[in-house]
Amino acid sequence: MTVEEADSSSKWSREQDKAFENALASYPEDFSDRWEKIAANVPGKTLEEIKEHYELLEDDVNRIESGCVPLPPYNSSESSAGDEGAGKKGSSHSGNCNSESNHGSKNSRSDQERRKGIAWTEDEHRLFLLGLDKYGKGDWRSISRNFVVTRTPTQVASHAQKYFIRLNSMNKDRRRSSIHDITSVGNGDVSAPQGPITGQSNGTASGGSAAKSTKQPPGHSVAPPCISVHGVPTMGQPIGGPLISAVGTPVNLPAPAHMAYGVRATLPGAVVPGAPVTYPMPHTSAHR
DNA sequence: CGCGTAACAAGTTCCTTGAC
DNA sequence: GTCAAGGAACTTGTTACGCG
Repeated sequence: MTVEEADSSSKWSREQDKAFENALASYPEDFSDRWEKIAANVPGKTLEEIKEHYELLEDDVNRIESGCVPLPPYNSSESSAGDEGAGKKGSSHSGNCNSESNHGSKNSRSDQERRKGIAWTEDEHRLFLLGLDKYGKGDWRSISRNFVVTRTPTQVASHAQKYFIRLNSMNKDRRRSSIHDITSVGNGDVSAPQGPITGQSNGTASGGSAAKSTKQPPGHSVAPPCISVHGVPTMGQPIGGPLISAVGTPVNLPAPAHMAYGVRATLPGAVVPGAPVTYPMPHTSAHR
């Protein structure tokens, strides 16, 4: 099946997509009545549509695993993080990461000051989500090996910890946007190439910027986010509809033509093209 | 040995206050 | 009314510890 099909049969709104992702994470594969539960959590979608959507997602994962979808040269030492990934804060880190190198060696913190964290890029986070869908919560090792190859299981676990905490506190009053807001790989908007999108650095990617657009130069205008980076437009899909799947997204991979998952679909109501998801709160207090 | 959780530290962002 | 500086708050990544 192709995305076109799914797409034509039913459009997935961003919210539905997100709900789908969340539900997916909430109900593991062995969960009885899993699909019913998920369907119940995704307004406007039938059980069949849900399953169909999942198949698309799974298909992507398989492609990734089978190597059909070349992963970014992350782990090859400095690749992402070191390269562009180090948007700013990560900058200093000697690129390569921790990935595994110095992990085992516990240099006393005094000895080598605490390593600065290397912000997760949106791509990494998406891969993480993919892995989460595939292996489920807990199998960080597999996720690390097969998806987020640039991160060690420990790092993945840590990231997951923050991620879930974030999810659980989703309704807090005012919070800043963060990479964890991306709950679906399909949210496409990878505005910032591979830079650390951790909400902090270049707010461009995350809602943050959106909220405080004032200080931030009209970021997107600069460079068509995805396009330049992923060559998205090519994704071979009629990016006409809302981004489709939760997972199959361009995760910065030269996705095969079939991967119709539009990276960033035309967001109807989207306020900020580059901002993935924003909680329902941003502007509130920020009167200024 | 691997996973989950908590604590710690660093960096970024937002808000408030003061001066011009 | 606008701009700048300072401080507080928040987010995130790493490390350490305990448990199965």
